[in-house]
Amino acid sequence: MNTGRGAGRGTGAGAGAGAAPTLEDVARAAGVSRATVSRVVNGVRNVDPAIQQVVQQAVAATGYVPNRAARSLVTRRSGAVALVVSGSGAGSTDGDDGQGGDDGQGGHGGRGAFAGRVFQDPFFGRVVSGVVRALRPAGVHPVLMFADADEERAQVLGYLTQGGADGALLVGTHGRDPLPGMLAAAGLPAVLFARPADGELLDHVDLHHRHGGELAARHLLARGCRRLAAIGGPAEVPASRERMAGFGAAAGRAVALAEGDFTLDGGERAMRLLLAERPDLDGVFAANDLMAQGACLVLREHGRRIPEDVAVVGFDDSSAAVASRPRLTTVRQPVEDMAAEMVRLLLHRVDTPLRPPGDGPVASLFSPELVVRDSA
Amino acid sequence: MNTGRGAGRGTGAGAGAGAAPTLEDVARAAGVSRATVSRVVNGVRNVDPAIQQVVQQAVAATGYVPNRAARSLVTRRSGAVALVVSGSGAGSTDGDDGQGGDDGQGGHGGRGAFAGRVFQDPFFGRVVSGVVRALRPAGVHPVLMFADADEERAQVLGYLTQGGADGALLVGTHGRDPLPGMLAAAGLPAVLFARPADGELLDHVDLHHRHGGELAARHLLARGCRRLAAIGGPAEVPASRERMAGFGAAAGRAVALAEGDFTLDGGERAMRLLLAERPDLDGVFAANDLMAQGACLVLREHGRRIPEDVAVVGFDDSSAAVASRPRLTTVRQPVEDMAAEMVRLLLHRVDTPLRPPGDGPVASLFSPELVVRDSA
DNA sequence: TTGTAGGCGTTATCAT
DNA sequence: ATGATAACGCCTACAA
Repeated sequence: MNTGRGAGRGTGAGAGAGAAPTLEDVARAAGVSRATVSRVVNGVRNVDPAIQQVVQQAVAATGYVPNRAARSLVTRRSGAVALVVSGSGAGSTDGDDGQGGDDGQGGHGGRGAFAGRVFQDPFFGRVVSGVVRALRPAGVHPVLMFADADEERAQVLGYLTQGGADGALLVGTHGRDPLPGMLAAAGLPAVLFARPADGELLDHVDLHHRHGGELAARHLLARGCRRLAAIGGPAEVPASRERMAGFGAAAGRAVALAEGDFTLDGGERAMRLLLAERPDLDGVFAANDLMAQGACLVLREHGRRIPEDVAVVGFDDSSAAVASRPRLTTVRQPVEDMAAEMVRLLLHRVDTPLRPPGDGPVASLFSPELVVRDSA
Repeated sequence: MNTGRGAGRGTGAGAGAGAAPTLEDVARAAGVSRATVSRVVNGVRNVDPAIQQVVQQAVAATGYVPNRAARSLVTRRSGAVALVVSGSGAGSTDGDDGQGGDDGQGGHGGRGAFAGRVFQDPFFGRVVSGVVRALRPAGVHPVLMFADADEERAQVLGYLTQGGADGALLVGTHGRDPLPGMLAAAGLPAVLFARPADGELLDHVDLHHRHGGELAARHLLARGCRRLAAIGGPAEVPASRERMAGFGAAAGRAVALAEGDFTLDGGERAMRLLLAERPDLDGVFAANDLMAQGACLVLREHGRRIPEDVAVVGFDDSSAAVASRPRLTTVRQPVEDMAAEMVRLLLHRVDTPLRPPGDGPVASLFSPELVVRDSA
């Protein structure tokens, strides 16, 4: 009966020496066939409880753990998904913060600065956290990838094609990011944290940004502000444009505008401009918290009290909102929930490929919420 | 000759329909054997240049990409490493920040708060960035894992044992984290970002923390500070203790001490205590930037000018150092370089298992550097 | 309910 | 230099 191979290491004890036990070893130890062991290990029904016991003991005794590669080879599932942080240099959906291109930041070379920036973004931290948590119950793990250059995008595609991951979670894509389209074209499962570009059929989650802007405007109006200003993000980021549009519409009056770049420094610069243009302003809305924080610094520098003289509202409810003094009133984006939803959509799509004519992609829209703290 | 399977999809074009082409398909298209195709794909020598051409064309024509699982099965390499963020709840090597347990932070449930905190830690962002960059040229990808509970630690072990990753990069471990020991005991390749607990034989990288503390003290002394205070991290974090020890030794005088928890709020609390105890202090050292930032907020609140009345020095040179006003003078930790070194060590260890009696683990020690900005 | 047997796509060891 | 031919460890019809 012995195949001859592997002289039967009767070790047991589970610890780390020598070759790892295989299904075959367990089967021999339990006196059953590989198929039965496999069934037990994978929790398939139709297994005699008694045999089940025996097998489980054998598994424990041999210290058996299934080989992931072998399993993947036949199931065609890797049990991993790519968590892709995308966006070429500037302008992610929301994320591109990074505290300015200061001295001493991000290593000596400046290469890979993108990765450094995005990972210091409080917004992105929330995404990762939400993704990891949602993935855990499914036993799936995230593989981190950056994609801010053509070569890297190709790498992501290749990785998925090779079966390194079953699908991709895309975050930080700006309007013109080619990656979503590439994935869609290749028929690879992917979910976006943002609205896809027109014509791209992709599952995605998104926030009702416009409504968020409205919330900010109404709050400022309600507390008596009448001379409003707003600091937007990069023009090519749709999310930012919508926030500003909502703000402008709900303000119902002239709003002084300045464009920032989602960084603290950018917020400072924009605030200086606005202050020069309209020294009597009494309410400011920034398209993200980091810029709002920058605005606060400049306002204080100019002797304005917050919120007494000027009220400030941020966006995201990132860690910057509570690190800033005063703590920021801000429009909260339920990032963790959105991330969890991305995971749900992706895992579903992995099992149920999208077949273009007939069924379309699914979208999940979330609502922002005003969080009132001290700045407004 | 045809095995019968897969009626020969002569598609070409590379795009995404149907079953993925295999070595077999390429071999048939090129009129050679699988073995030859494999050799070409893997860049092995001993291949006739002419044949090489033909095969490469066939690869391009069929859109072939190697199947990762199949390859892993035989090579016993996954091409992935686990990037494990470890530490049970409080106190990572350096990282545990998180801006205080404020309202609205980290989702609704509070579960998974650890992941949320650590990922908003500017220190950790630099680690990830460095790791990803160093991994890229090797074609290896990082799988993100958190391990702040027994179950999760077991999961990490299991993942490696199953061959999901070839080794582990451990960051954020505090002195009593059991994970490093578990990995060492199981003979799994692992590298720590920190000094291992006594008796644990593990490759690691670390900073000369004590020297960092000395740099801070000398700088304060040099600029004329004489009434010094210091804010340490959690007592169980060795790195923090060493920083404080170095500071104390180089100060050569009494230093008022307070313990923080590496968070902004913790820094604020500690600073209040110190101010009450020693209102005339003129120099403060904090064991990380976030606490230094908190200290600055409180000092200003109490009317102290920085650095004129009180000089402040932080540690890490994280993004908090430049987000703070004034910008922090701080002790820089070359995190990206250290991360790259971790990768180097791990990749080496994967190819060259540690055999206890005879050769020992390798350690790589880095030097801190003072970065002078505006706070001191 | 359990066992048998074939195949997933690669790499690697042999001859040739 | 190239081509057969075993493994690698697992899942899954299919048969019993």
